[in-house]
Amino acid sequence: MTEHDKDRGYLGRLQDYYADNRRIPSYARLAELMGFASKTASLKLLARLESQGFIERTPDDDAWTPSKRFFERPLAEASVPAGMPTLANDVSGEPFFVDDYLVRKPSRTAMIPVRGDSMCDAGINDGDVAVVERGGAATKGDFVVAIVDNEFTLKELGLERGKFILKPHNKAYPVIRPKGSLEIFGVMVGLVRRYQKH
Amino acid sequence: MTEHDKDRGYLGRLQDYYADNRRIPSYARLAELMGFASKTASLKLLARLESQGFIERTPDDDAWTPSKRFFERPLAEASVPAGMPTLANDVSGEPFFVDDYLVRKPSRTAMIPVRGDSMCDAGINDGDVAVVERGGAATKGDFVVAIVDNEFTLKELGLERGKFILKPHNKAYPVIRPKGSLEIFGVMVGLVRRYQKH
DNA sequence: TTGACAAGTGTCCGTTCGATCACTATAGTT
DNA sequence: AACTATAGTGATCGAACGGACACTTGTCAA
Repeated sequence: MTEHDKDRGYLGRLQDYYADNRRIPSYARLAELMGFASKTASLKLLARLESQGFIERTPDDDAWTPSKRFFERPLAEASVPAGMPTLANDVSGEPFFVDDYLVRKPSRTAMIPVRGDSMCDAGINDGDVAVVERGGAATKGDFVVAIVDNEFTLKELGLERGKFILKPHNKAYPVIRPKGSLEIFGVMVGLVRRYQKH
Repeated sequence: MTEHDKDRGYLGRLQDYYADNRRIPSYARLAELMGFASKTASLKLLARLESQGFIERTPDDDAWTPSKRFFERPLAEASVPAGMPTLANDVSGEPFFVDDYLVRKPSRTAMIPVRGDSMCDAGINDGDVAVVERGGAATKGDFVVAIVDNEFTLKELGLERGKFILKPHNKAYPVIRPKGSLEIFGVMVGLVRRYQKH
């Protein structure tokens, strides 16, 4: 509750260590880092940091892992010129790994370039890259990558009289009503676009 | 050297585990994950993955940590070969790193959430995340994040009678003609969108 | 058929880890 | 001054860990 000032210093050193090793150290090494003579001091420090929301346990309860607050930066964010509007102060300082943001099941995720403008009304342009997760259940309303005539097609999955259809998001294109079964490669879970070519 | 196919499967499961736990598991837990009956199998598997460049040791040599290749995603080839559109996750040509694809200068790159629909005709929707590079020179035609009335605004940078203007990509919005100087935060170099919420 | 190599098993050992306990030192309250 | 809460010490213990070794199994090329 007191949030001792000392803990701020400890947290700083822990953040530095994490930046290098991407890992919360063991109690012994943490004591070494902080200058503690006893591992118990490390134990209690981490318990304090947890109650303050800086770290948390792994889902498997095997180890410590940083939580959102761990990546907060002190308000002086990157020498902001006066009159600066509220930057994305909600996310400020947190390292933003795009990959992590988009990919939840790495082993089932594929990147598929988008060609054509059949989905441009949904904000999906030619040249974009779709993040597609395979194996999941696709439901009505999802954007899916289907296999039609041996080609990938990105469309919205719709339902019409109990049958699946593929709806483009561009009035110039027709709705696709597969005759037989519809083979769905995966569900679109994200999108990546690059503006200035390298 | 052989790069057994099995290792691909193992790697996939390890990647999934890492996505959840942000941690390479211990040998025992890894064996449990993979179905090994012996820790030594885990040991050798990680050694193989290291030699293939997927993981490496921590600077302190305390633990395993993923290296760059660990985050490469399969990229489907633009032209899908006839027959079955292969998983493409095998030897799908070039590896695809999401972060590398979007971020060229990490220290000068910020991720800014997009609000509103003033750019929806350019395929930029509410809730998207803009990848913005600061410090670069902005030229006519670029999408820029400008500061107007102490707020971030994402617009196309235009020129009109020698003065900069900000053009929305939505007919419902007016062109912005700054009276004084125009403060530009950065140039939009990419876009990230997520479809299914966590 | 044989031989070589690599994946995987089973077992062992010294070390480190996390957790717990009793104790000390320091600062703030009343 | 006495009380109290808390950062930090020091020692102990069982469990888990990493690392090593000999062994078995399967695959592929000579």
